[in-house]
Amino acid sequence: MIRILLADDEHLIRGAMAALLSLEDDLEVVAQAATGAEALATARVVRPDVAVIDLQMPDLDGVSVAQALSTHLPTCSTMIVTSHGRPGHLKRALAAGVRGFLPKTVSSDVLATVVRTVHAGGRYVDPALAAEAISAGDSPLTPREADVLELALEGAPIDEIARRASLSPGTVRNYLSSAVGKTGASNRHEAARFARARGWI
Amino acid sequence: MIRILLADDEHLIRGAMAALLSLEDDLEVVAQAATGAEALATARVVRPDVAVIDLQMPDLDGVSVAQALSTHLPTCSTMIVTSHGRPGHLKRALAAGVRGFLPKTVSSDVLATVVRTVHAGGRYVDPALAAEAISAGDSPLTPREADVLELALEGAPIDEIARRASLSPGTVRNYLSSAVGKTGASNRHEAARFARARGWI
DNA sequence: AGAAACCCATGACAGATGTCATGCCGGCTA
DNA sequence: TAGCCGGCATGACATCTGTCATGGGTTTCT
Repeated sequence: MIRILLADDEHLIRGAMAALLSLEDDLEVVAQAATGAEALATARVVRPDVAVIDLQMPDLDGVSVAQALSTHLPTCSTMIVTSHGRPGHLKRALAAGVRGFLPKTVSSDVLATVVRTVHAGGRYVDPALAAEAISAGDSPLTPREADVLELALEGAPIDEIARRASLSPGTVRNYLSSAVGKTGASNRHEAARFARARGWI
Repeated sequence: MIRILLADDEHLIRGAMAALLSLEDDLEVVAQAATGAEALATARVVRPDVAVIDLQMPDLDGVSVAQALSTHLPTCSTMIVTSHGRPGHLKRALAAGVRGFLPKTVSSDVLATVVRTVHAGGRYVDPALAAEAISAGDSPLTPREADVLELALEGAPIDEIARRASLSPGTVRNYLSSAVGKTGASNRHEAARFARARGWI
C-alpha cells in the first residue's frame, strides 16, 4: 500500500483527487494539506511514501515544498501536479529533486501510474511539458537581469525598480536593455512577459 | 435525478469532480467536455439539467459558453467554477445568465448543494467572490479605453496598439493617458495590470 | 597571470511615451 | 435645440526609456 500526501489549495480538486486515488487498491491518501507550510508540517508527522503537490499554492511554492521535503524526508518521493506548466518550473522542480511532473490535464489513470512509478524510484515527466522545456532552452539572462526583469513585471517605472533593487536607475536601464536585446522584445514589459512565459523569471 | 454536464479542460479535475458528484444519490454526470465548443455541442444533444463549466478553457470562455447555453438551451441552468476569481468575470457571468459562481476552493459538499440550488431555480455566488466584486466597484473606463488598455496588456508599443485598434497613435495615447489617470497608475502597463486585476478588461 | 564573464555606475542621445490643449463629429438627454 | 459625453484626431512639450560607449571592480576558469 502506497501512502500518499496530497497538497492543493483548491479544496474541490484536492478532495476529488483523493477520491480518485483512493479508488486504486494499492494507493491510500493518508493526509491532505491546503498550503505549502501545512503540507510540510503534515509530512513530517505522517511520513508518506509519495507527496503529490500542486505547483501554485498561497504561501510556499510547490517546488520549495519539494526541496524541503527532499532534505527533511528523503524517503518520500515528491511529484508535482500543475495547471499552468511553465518550462522554468519544470527545470527548477527537477533540480529540487522532484520525481514526477504532470499537468492537470492528464487522466486519473496516468496519475495513479505515475504515483506508482515514482514510488518505485522511477521518474516521469509529461512529454508535452518536457518538449516545451527543451524548446524553451536555457535562460540567457544573467541573475541580475532576471532580478530586474522580475521587478519590471508589474509595470513599475524604472526609478521604482531601481529603488527596490537598490541599484542606480542607469544600471537598471542597462540590465533591462540587455534583457530586451536577449529576448528580442521591443520594450521591457514585453521582455518581462516573454521571460515569464519561458519560466526564466 | 439531476442530469449534469461537466466542462473543464483539466482532465484530472473533470474526472475527479465527476467522481465526487456521482457519489450523490440525486446527481448524475451525463456528459463531459474538455473545451467550450465541445461543451456546447454536447449540451445540445444531451440536454442536461445543469451545466458546470470551468471559467478558463482553451477555446471558448466559460462565460461565452454560458451565454450560448442560456439562449439555445434555456431549460439548462449554468454554473461556473473557477480557480482565479476575478470580479469582472463574476459580473459578466451573471449578465450572461449564470446561476452559480464558485471558486474551486470550495468543498464537494458545497458544490453538490449549489448544483441542487441552481437546478431548483435559485442562485448562488461565493460570498468571498461577491465581496471582492462589490469592493472592486464598477469600471470607470469608457469602452474604448478598455479596448486599448487590453491591447496594452501584453506590453506592445503604442504604434502596434494603434494598428491593432485601427486608431491613430495619438488617439491611443490619449485613451491610455486617461486610463492611467483613472487607475492612479504611473504608466499604461501598471494601469493595464490594475484594470485586469479588477476585472475591468 | 590573463581572459572572460558578470556587477555596478555614469553620461549622452534618440526615440517612445505621458500630458495637455484644442477641435470636429455623432448620439443622447434635458 | 442646446448641452454633455464619448469617439477620434492633431500638435506641442516634458519626461521617460532604450541604446550605446566607457570604465572600474570582482569572481571564475584556463
